[in-house]
Amino acid sequence: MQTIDHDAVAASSPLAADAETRGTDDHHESLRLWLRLLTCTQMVEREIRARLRERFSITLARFDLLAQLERHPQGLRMGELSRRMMVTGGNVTGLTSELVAEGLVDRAPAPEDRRAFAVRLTPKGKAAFDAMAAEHEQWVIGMLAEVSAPDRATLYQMLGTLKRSVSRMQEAT
Amino acid sequence: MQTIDHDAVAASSPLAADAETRGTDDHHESLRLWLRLLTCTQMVEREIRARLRERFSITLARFDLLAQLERHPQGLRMGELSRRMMVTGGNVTGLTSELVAEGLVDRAPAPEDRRAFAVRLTPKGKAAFDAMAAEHEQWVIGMLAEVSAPDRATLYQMLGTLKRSVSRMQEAT
DNA sequence: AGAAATTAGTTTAGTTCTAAAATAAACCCG
DNA sequence: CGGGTTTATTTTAGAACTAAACTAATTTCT
Repeated sequence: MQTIDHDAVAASSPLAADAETRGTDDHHESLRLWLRLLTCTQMVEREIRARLRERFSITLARFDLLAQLERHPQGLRMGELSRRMMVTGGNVTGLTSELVAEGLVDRAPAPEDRRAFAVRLTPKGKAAFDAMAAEHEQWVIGMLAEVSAPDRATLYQMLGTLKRSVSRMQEAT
Repeated sequence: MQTIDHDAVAASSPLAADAETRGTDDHHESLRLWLRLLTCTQMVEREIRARLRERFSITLARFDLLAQLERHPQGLRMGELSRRMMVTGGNVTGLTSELVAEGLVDRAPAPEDRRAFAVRLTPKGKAAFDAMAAEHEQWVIGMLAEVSAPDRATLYQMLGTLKRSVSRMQEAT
């Protein structure tokens, strides 16, 4: 796949930095950081998508859905899946139907709410996911291998701050 | 928009950590880091996409294409755009055609290679982009505001390492 | 209780992107 | 030179996602 990044928008100021724009100059820093973040994510995501497809003929979205269910053996509702996966409800409907058809998940009416469903992994789905997840984790470990363990910890922590920062701005809208 | 993340795959080990898996135990760390990276990027990307649409009726891909051209006033070829934007050539063809139709970019035959084109911003495109870029940058600054400047610098540097790490693994395939 | 509002999920129509095949020009090399 | 290969772009078919409208069940309010 491609490896050239596109840290380009950062150069897009109407004017070059001069004495007057000094104060806001470090702001390009935010832009560059965002573009680098985007590039990193796209690179990893693309690689994982490609490998999931060629190795297991599964899409990232379906894998993600299985991962959510693996973490919640008691079952999740469609809406919960939608929120956690950050995709629309319509998308979850489609993904779930396919996975049900393949026998990997099970969609049972929720006992307490006749509008809702409890979606769970079937034993077959659990087994399939476990096999995929093990390989998937090795891919990720490999891709991040050159980042030292302490740096990974630092990154994790700082991205946590970033996540909260974005959340707060969204609330403020 | 949604704010719940999906750091879920991290819990997907076939077996819980025990004495034997101790050595690889810290690996979940990589998985968690990747999922957090993905969540952060998706949150920012979604927000920017939504704002570009409602504020300027433009997609992120088109904005990105303009950004690439703004950085290269001498013009870029379609293939260059494809590589830098990390999208397929077919996509670039479509995006460029639309932007040409809107008068924002200009696609002229390359003098030295009759197969190729030099794509550039028109003055109108440059003006439109400058206006959008200024606002766009403020959005990004706002979203990252709660990350301190030193932390942003650290993140930038570490993500650079991460990028190289992923690149090297891709080559090794 | 019963109308209005909310919530859960599905459907529909349309957008955006990709992968792979097709086209066409340029390069390479015996 | 001329056949085979590579490179640049476009076309085609289709996958994956979204937004918005819809159906149906639940909750709320008076």
